Amino acid sequence: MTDTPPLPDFDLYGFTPYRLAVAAKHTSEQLARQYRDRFGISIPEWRVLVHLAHSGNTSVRDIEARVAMEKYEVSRAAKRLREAGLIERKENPEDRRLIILSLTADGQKMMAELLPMAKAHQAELEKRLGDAFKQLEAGLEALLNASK
Amino acid sequence: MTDTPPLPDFDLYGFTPYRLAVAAKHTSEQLARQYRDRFGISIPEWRVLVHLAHSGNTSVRDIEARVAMEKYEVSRAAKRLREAGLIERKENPEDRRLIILSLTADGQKMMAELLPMAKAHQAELEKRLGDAFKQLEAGLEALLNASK
DNA sequence: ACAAGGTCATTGCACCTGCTACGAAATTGC
DNA sequence: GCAATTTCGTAGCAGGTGCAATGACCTTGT
Repeated sequence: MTDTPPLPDFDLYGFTPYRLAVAAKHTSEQLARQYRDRFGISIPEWRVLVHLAHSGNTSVRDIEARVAMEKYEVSRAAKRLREAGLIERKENPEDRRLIILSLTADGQKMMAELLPMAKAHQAELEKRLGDAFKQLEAGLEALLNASK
Repeated sequence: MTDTPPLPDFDLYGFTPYRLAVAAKHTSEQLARQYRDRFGISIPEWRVLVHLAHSGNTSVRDIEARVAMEKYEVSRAAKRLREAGLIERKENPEDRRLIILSLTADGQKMMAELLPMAKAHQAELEKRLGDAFKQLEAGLEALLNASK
């Protein structure tokens, strides 16, 4: 071994961004796999669908601002969803740059299955974590507010 | 509008996997951008480097098991790092399937700059969140242990 | 009225990822 | 001892992602 400068001690397992990434991956993985296998839906697509289910007609810009996605992500997710017949687009006559996205009847039907799955997943998470869930949410609340 | 089945109420902003994903993205983004711009290092590469800085010589398999990455991710990150001259590989004479990865002198030098950046980032996060940081960590601890 | 600048959505490009299959090496079971 | 199985790392492929540039449209200022 040649002589090397000593490195500062650093433990990846104690590094909050790493922990958050692992936690995020783990909590979404199981559910994401379910709706991928059953419906062929990815996470960006799922987010767009949820937003449409919740808020009705909206533009790409609107989704981008509210769902922590870049606009090109929204655009491409919307394209795939359109090709799958789950959403449709209309022009906005008042501003022809904007596009109005909305669920089709098929999309509505699918969401009627997907949303209960997500609710069950959330409930299971809360149950499994017990008191720690409240702490987690309090911490996340502070972190997410601090960004804004 | 045609008649559509009513959808269950579901708020994406209250969905824990979503909140974790946003929090993870946000906390790593700033730091990741720093070491990407300055050193051309991606997050998977960073994880491999940290593990090597901390644990010395290890195999792909070893990193995979400890750093929440798939083995092909490790393999490709290692390939890029090798091409950049930051790590090197030797054969393990006792098991020639295994590969021993270690930092080169250049890699050590780079980590001597990177690790303090990460520590500062962590410290800043803790300071900014105050008490909520402890709650966040308690929640994450429970969540990460629950998976295992 | 119209040029300059801003906003909205999409796309081309290069790169990255996820999956699966593969070859090389070790281990197991007979 | 040697086939069958398992483990380790890599690579091909299809598709996803991040960034910057583009085109269509609207707004503002003069």
